[in-house]
Amino acid sequence: MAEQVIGEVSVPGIPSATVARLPFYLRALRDLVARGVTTTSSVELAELSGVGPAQLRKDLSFLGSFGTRGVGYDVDALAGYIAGALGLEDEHRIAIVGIGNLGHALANYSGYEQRGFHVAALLDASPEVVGTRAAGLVVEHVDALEDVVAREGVSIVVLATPAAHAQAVADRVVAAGVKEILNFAPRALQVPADVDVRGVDVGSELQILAFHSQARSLAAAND
Amino acid sequence: MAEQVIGEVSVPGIPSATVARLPFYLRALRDLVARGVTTTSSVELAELSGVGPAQLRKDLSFLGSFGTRGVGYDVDALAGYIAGALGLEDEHRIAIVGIGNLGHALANYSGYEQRGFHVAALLDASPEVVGTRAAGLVVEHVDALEDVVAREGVSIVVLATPAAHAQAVADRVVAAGVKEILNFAPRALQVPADVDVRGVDVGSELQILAFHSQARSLAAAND
DNA sequence: AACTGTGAAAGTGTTCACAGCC
DNA sequence: GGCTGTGAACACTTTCACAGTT
Repeated sequence: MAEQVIGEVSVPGIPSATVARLPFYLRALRDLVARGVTTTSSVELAELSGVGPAQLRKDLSFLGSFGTRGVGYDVDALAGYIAGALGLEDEHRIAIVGIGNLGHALANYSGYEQRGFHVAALLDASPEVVGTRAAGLVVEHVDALEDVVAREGVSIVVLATPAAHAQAVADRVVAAGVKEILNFAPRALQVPADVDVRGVDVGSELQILAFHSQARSLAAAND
Repeated sequence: MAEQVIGEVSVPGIPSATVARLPFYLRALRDLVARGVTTTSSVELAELSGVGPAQLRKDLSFLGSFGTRGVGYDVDALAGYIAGALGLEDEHRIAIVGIGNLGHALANYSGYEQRGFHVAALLDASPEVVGTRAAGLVVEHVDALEDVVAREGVSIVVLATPAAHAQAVADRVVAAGVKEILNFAPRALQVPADVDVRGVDVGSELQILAFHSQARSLAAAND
């Protein structure tokens, strides 16, 4: 395990499984803050986050040492450390491409600002949608993607286009210099190795649940 | 590795990492079908699915042996085997709870039927929403949840309620006998061990991307 | 010659259990 | 006494490399 800075951003050497759980911890901590709780333990925080206490402690140990033995963690301070580790200090500017049903819902999702994100632009290819307003923004034409990315300083693009257009849009997004993509289109995107893509696919999630549902029935039948 | 049936549902002994990728393979195979391709290789299918060829072959080996050495895989047949393994043979009936922006988008998501799912009911707590129509269904009151689950034979519930209500709704969903939940509310749900929950949280995904974005900047600064 | 299927190796991730500190 | 932080054990996943088959 490489470098470790205390309190400030640490960075390399944080396992990606740990990174994927930090948002859960942060969410739980912010709930505790909202409820006025000032101190917590690995058992309580783990329960709220849906993981085991050992896992939580191990995860935090990759970021540094934030608790007090025999006592627990300061809720506010720990939330700050995790937010720092996630890079939520600086604001991240987002563009959403594809303002259909889902894009609309994503645009109106509240809680971006609170989490350090700012929706800076909405883009669509359809003349019927371009020019309409959503979430306080005027939808621009996707042809202007490169300009919009530069003008707004977009660092993350959310793709909510139809599957058929997703790859073509992704290519342009990458060409425009964006390195972080959140893809809602049901397609595996082909991108250079230095670009991060995270995919969210409702259909896939349902299919995984269907598998477990079936496994359950079969197990029951074998009695 | 335990039991293995060929072509028919196999079941236990399939690693969950493999199960989570089967939907990608199925998606890619259906694209190939649509394009009229009848035979494929592990290299091609892996590329379309966004994984490595060795991983694909290993994954398929848990389900059985479906290819021909020196030749490749029959696209149609393989799609059928995977669909069978995922339990998409029988139709899964879904209820969506929380018909706000996101619930609306989820209700209108096309492609449920094609993937073996049927949206059987929409539920909401708000009097303003109950009684309205969406996706060809009349929104019912969430108080009738238990009745609706029984009446419609719901096996999967999609939760798109505000975070504050998610746990209470989940408790009732579980009490009604549903074992599979897809949770879009930004909350870790507390459920019995025999209930499967999969969570999708846009905020968390963005935070993970933000982390990578920051890691990139820091790496660049260290030169 | 081409491409699958799979043991074995390497790599990651999780859990345990306890030493260390308050 | 209570709770964190962590090496060491264990479990799971991925990748490699090649034997087996058409």
